[in-house]
Amino acid sequence: MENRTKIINDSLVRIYNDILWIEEKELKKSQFNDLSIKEMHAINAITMYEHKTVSQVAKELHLTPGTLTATIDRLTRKNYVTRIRSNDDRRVIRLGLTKKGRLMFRAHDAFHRMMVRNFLKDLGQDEIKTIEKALRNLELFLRERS
Amino acid sequence: MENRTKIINDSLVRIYNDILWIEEKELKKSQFNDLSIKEMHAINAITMYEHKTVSQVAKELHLTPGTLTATIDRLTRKNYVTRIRSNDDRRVIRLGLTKKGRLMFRAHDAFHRMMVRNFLKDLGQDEIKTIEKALRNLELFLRERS
DNA sequence: CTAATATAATTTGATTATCAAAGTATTCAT
DNA sequence: ATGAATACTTTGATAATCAAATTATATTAG
Repeated sequence: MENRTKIINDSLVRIYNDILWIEEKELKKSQFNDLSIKEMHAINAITMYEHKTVSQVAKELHLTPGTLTATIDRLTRKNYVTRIRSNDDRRVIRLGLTKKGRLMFRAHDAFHRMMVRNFLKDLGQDEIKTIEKALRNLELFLRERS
Repeated sequence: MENRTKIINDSLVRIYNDILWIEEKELKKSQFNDLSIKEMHAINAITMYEHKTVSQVAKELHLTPGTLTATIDRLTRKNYVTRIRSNDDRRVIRLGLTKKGRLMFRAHDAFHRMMVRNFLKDLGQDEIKTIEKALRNLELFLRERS
């Protein structure tokens, strides 16, 4: 049983290392090769139309606001992201994607969907329920430690 | 079904973001708080007694040798890692952990084991087989794209 | 057996990524 | 109205990263 734990752990670590790297490679080959992988993930956290605030996105990505400001500066310069000063509260910046940003978002999203479909390949309904249960377990464990 | 894909994808993305951050927090609270999370993962890729070469470890972590050299410099300075010049081939550096490095390795490994045990909590034998199948699916998908 | 070629690691120079702490503008609470 | 709180940006420092050049050693072709 401990042995099985180790095998599953090693598999998870490999998956963890490989995903970022493969995403990076696909990115470099694409029309969006002026972006780093971190910039891409910022775009994906910003999302298409939610107009989240800087603090919200920083929190989701576990970055300090200062770090995110720097990333947004670059993404604005490269024309993926726009800053929208809120009218309710003029301290707040809401974030939006440009047309180019939305294109990027959809491309990355498509990759993720494909990855998940492959993850679940050849699994039946009950088996998918098992996966969902395990993911809930893990999220609960992680939340306990937050 | 597409909706389910999205829910699972979002869960995976949250897990992905949270794991690094929680590992980082635990690290900061521990006796090894002079390490960054990347340095910790380098230590874990070096492993206890395999004496891997710089190129080998760089490849596993998908880093250029130059990047790893810089990390090893810091880890050597902080007394976690040792460089061992190979006698077979004097171009090669083999990497080892100091006593402190091995202590760190074991601590991180323990965290991972706990995480996996929680991931598999309350799952039966068949359910664990399902998880293993899904992870194999994912590794295969990732390997196809390497 | 040497000369060209290849390989392993390091160095260099540039850019991005990151944080903590200080600063600026705005809002909230009393 | 003013003192505290909040949202974001700036600043200064360091880590993380790469591509390309360099150094030292090995391998191979002639």
